[in-house]
Amino acid sequence: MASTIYDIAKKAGVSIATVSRVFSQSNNVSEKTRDKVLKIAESVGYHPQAYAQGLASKKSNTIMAVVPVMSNYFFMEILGGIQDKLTKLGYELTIYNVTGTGDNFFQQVEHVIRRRAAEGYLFISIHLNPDQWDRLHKYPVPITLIDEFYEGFDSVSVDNVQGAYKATKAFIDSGYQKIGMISALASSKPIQDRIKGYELAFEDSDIDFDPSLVVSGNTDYRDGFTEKGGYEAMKHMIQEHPSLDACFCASDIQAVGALKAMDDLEVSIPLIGYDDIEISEYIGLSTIRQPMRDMGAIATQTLLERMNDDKKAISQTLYSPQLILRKSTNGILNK
Amino acid sequence: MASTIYDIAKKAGVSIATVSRVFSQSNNVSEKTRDKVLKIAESVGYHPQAYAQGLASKKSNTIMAVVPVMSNYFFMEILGGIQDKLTKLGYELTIYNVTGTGDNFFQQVEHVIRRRAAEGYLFISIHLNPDQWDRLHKYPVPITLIDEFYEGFDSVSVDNVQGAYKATKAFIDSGYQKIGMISALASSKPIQDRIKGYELAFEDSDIDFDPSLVVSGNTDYRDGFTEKGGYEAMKHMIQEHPSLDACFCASDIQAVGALKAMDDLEVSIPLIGYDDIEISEYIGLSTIRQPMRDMGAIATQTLLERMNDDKKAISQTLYSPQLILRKSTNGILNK
DNA sequence: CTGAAAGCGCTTACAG
DNA sequence: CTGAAAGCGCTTACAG
Repeated sequence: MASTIYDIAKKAGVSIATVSRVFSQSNNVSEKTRDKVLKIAESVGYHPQAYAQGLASKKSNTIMAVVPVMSNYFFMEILGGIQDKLTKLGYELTIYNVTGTGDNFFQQVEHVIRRRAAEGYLFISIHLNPDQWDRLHKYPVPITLIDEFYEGFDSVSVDNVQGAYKATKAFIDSGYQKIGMISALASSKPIQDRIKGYELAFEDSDIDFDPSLVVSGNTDYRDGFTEKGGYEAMKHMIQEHPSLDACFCASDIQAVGALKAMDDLEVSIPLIGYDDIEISEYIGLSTIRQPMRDMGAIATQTLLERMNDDKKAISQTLYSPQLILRKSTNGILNK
Repeated sequence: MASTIYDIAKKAGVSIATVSRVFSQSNNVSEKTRDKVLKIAESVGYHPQAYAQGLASKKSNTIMAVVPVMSNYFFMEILGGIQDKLTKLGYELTIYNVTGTGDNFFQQVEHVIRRRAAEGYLFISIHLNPDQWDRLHKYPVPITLIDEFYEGFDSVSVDNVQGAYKATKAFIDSGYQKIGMISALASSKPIQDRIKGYELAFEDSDIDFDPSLVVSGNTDYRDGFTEKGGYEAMKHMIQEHPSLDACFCASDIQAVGALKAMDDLEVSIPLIGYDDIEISEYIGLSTIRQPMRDMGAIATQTLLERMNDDKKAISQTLYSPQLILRKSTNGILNK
């Protein structure tokens, strides 16, 4: 049923090499021959098969984004930035969702780059330990990290310590003392950094750090970066610390849950989220902005340059996140 | 640098067939041989190459989701459902983002299935005209449609006419008359159906239909299914129709924008959205629920069955959407 | 349980 | 501009 290059060649009375050339945009084909081949190909719905092309040419024209969980606003925005860039450059994007946990997680990551299904890889929020990174280093495959960095890899990330610091310090500078933090999975690297920044702000201000003010909800699903996780955490926090007077939240999506918890419990304290996802502007959520689309675009650019020159100097781009003030901190921080 | 099956075979002192069998989970290999091969493969980081396997076996173990735009909450949820199902079954998911517009859009769709990079395809919100569907029908490729249906294709969709009808009728039954609708790109099929349901509710209640009450914001980006689109539409609507007393919104994400517009203009009328994305519960948005994750899972199931039996009867699953009442219609519709 | 060999559908020097 | 031929790295009857 499905026709091959041989069928087209026979019908057109040319060699398979010629048919191949027509489809590979080679200009070493006469106008006349090209038209004939194209017409026949069109009539039978022929198009070169991806796998055969990939094997023979050793090029797939594909770059692969490797992400730990699907359906996450942060990834969605980054993927949007990647897609915009890639489309312009004629590359195809494949998205690989690593579903494993623990050791299996790394095995999946390693597996996917070994299979050589793409010419280059964008790792989004893939956090590994040094042994694992070193091991990945052995593979002669272009990889650019997003939201992570490690010696020897190109990367594009945001300073999480600084982001959390800015949010917390803003509260402190406005006179707040009892500032909670809604956290998520403790082993998550961005969380560790954000907790570090949060702590640092207290240290710099000579305020004692109270670990019981860092709380998270259930972390089983999406590492706790969910509305529900924020809701649970805020509820818990208010019950344990009725005198809480401000709160920093590890993600905007958790902040959405936290806002509802406050509403349900009829308390109202200033809140700062993290990410600046699109809805934040509309619900008036103050937040620490990460330039997600830009990060996707820059990382893509970096990867393509690496693919063209494997001895280019390693580039590590580190963004400074920005504090955006809106209604959720109104009348307090805004002036 | 990268080793092949030949290298492994030579080092292990076996034939390439044996190495291949070790990796294809065939059990026709002695324990001893398998261990030896695996050890050597591990030491050099060998893994069969996807393209060579795909070509030789004519199987890619991959299914492809074809989506029109990246970064859309509706797709994200559906993809989540697909991913959950697929992971259990050992298939890989590739996501293809159709970026073209107009004729080019269909060409991209056709192109992607011709390349045979996957064993089966899930088309999410891919809306074509009859000629185009018929043309796609010629290809001997398993395809399941999500959020669309067409004669001869397996599909999983939701009754958009009914959804819009339910929302509008609920308003009418509560005594509202001047009910606006926030729409999006007029040529979008779900929008056409939702407008139809909206109209139908008026007809059934013998109320005159006022087309000027159907408004949309800018539709350039994501067909207008954006916070901004909803914001603009609501602002416009309130200005043109100060006596508006309720509003149905074509998506929750637009409703988020609409809520802000109401807030900015200091008006407050009941609002019903569409989709029931995760945040809706937390911001108290009444909505028409589409079972997005379920749709993804069921469609995946359907596709896999089709892949195993190409003469199975066509299945067209049509969900009835459900009205969910929350704070945005409080005290009015809730009892 | 194992190997030799043909084949999957392309690309790409090489020669003309 | 075009063709013959080798090769890409696997899988899979077939035979033993």
